[in-house]
Amino acid sequence: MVTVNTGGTIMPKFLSASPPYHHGDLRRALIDSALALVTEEQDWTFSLREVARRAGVSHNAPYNHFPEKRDLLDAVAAVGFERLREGLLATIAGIDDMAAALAMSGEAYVLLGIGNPALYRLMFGPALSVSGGGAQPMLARAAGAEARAVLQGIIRRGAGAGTFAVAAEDERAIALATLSAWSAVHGLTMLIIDGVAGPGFAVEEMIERVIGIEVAGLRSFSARIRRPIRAWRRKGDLR
Amino acid sequence: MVTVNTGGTIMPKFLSASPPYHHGDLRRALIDSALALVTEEQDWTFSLREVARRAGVSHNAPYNHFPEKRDLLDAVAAVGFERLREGLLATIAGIDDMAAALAMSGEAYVLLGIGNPALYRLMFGPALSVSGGGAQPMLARAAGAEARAVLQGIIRRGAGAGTFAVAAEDERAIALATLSAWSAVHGLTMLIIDGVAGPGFAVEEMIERVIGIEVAGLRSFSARIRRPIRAWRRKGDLR
DNA sequence: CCGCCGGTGTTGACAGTGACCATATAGTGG
DNA sequence: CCACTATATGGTCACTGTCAACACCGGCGG
Repeated sequence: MVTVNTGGTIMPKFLSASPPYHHGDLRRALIDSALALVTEEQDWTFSLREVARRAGVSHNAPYNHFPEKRDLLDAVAAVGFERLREGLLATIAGIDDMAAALAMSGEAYVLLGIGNPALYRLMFGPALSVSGGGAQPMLARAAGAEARAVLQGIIRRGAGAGTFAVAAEDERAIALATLSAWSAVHGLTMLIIDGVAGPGFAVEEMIERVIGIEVAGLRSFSARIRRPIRAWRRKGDLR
Repeated sequence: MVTVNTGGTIMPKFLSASPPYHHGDLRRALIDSALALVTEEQDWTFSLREVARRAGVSHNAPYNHFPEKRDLLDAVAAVGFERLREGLLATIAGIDDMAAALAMSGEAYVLLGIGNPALYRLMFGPALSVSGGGAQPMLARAAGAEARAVLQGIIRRGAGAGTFAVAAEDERAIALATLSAWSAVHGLTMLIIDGVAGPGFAVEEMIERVIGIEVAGLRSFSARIRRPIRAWRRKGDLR
């Protein structure tokens, strides 16, 4: 469990990555300020100096806690993933039918995402994450894995109960089914945020239909229907 | 059909948005340079001055063709969508089974996307596109709609042939089914680009499974299986 | 044929930025 | 009590996006 902890209260020193000296807890103050800026301006092109200004410190103070601006954004993204995870967990609490849980959590996922578009965008790729040469967004990566685990848990339980056409003991199959569900909700969220989904459809309508098709696919998907793309291919390989 | 036209040859003057005067065709040269920079650096934080340098003009020349840097990026994104559209069309040419066409085009979509991650990212949201206050990325938006139309055509034909469980005469249902397919491939592409899909899975494996589930969902989805999220909901609304 | 004119490219300038350096300060361990 | 080190500060640099004023040049009306 990754703890970025942007909550309001002061934590015990031994839990804080960098104990408060002069400012109190500048690291958290910076994350809070940056998060507020992302939310207000719906953008993360604000300057690091602006963040410092908001936190009431000099323009160079942030560099004591974050080597680069990228690292601060990474921490903000991690907070976003933690909130997402908590939202998902709260939504599925007490639901036993895993198809229902998947549908509900999927809806919550999309609603949480479009509730703060810039933050959601920031969570995925403060830069070209994967092969970005230098430092990677480790915090966001870890927090994202935690959020993903919620979805994976639903799929796993649903596989065990026979709700989804996935072999319960095959962890790879479960991971792939999770990827499928995540792709659906992530893609839908992004398309809505980008304003290319619809227009002319209510958000609820789009969510319901996309998730409905996804659940139907997970239920019916099996060796019976599954036909590799390979079998459909007629000409040579692409490219 | 939107024509951004970054092809190499010189076009007749009456087709060019801004006929060549001093430079030849600076507008296209700028787009080409920017596209090359996006591809090389896998990032679009390069400076407008760098683009101008590459095109061999002064640092302010670009402003005669693009009011802001954002507008140049918009044009680059539009080129990306045109390439995507052409790739999809080439892939499905001659395929009659619309399930196969959807699977093949979906595979091509993802491969094209991850083939140039930064460009794909740029295509969706040079900034927070929709409510970004000022000017919108009109070129990319239009070109994106053209690419989307390819997918929609597949769904429509498949609905007509009874391949997909969608009423062929219901354009809204077709649009929503298209949204579902688009969400799946878009989401998968983004997750792979971000490096959060997998790891431990081959790209082909992920594509095959995600698209397989999507196709299965589109085939089986119907009033029989479709159960509104509303019906699953027990507690009050989210949030 | 000429001179004007507007689209095109250039030079110069400005405020603001990310990142580095040396320096000051304030808790902490010895 | 004192050094030590993490923390914060001010100064600086190259660079950026954008604006304004100026130079170029090809097509147009006369």
